[in-house]
Amino acid sequence: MSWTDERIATLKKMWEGGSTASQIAEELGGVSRNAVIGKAHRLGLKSRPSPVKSGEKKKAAKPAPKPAPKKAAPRAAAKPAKPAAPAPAPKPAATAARADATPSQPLPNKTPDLPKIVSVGPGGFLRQGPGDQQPPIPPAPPRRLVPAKPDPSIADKTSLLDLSDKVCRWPMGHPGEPDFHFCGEAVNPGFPYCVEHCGRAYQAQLPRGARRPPPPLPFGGPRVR
DNA sequence: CCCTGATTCGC
DNA sequence: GCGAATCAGG
Repeated sequence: MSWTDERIATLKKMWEGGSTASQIAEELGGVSRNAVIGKAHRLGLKSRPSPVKSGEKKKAAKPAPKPAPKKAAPRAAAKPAKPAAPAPAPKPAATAARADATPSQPLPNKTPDLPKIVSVGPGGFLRQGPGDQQPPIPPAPPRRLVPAKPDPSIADKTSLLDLSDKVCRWPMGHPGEPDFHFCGEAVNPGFPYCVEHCGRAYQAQLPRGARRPPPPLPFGGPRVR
């Protein structure tokens, strides 16, 4: 299976949308989870909330414990030299695509300048000693007061950002198209799709059981809708 | 054990 | 460039 433009687009969208590599692989069909991850990295997409990447870990070469009763041609590579620099580098790791105004009060009270926000904790004192600077500006309160959809063109569409495990994630249209969206119906519990689309996706299968052959592929497939 | 993403490296 | 094998953390 080759990575067509569409499939790449889907990969990107879903990856950025928070879908797991496994889910993406399932939706794309014909590719493995590893393929998706590998491609994602090749595309420059990076680690999103990855469970297994809290910090940099030293990669110690593994001596020999390799049962490897797998296929053939086991990977044999010794890479001892890997002096990873400490590199503290605190990563914000926040894809700040959201511009949160977050007015402290609903009143149209507008203060043009941005004063230092002295946040006084419940304790009633601000913690700022001599050696206690605060280079980082206090980030805006992570409040979302206006979740409304500004764009009416997608008002009734379920975009990728609207995806959750509660709504049907069956793709409508094709990625890249302006009106590409997702079904958005309530899911059939345990499935990524609503009941109707479950019927399309699964002949008769369990949510997480054994699934080997690619079921009808929603994404790369023909334009069936 | 299951899952996750990251990385390596032969192809 | 691709992806299986492997690794490593939750």
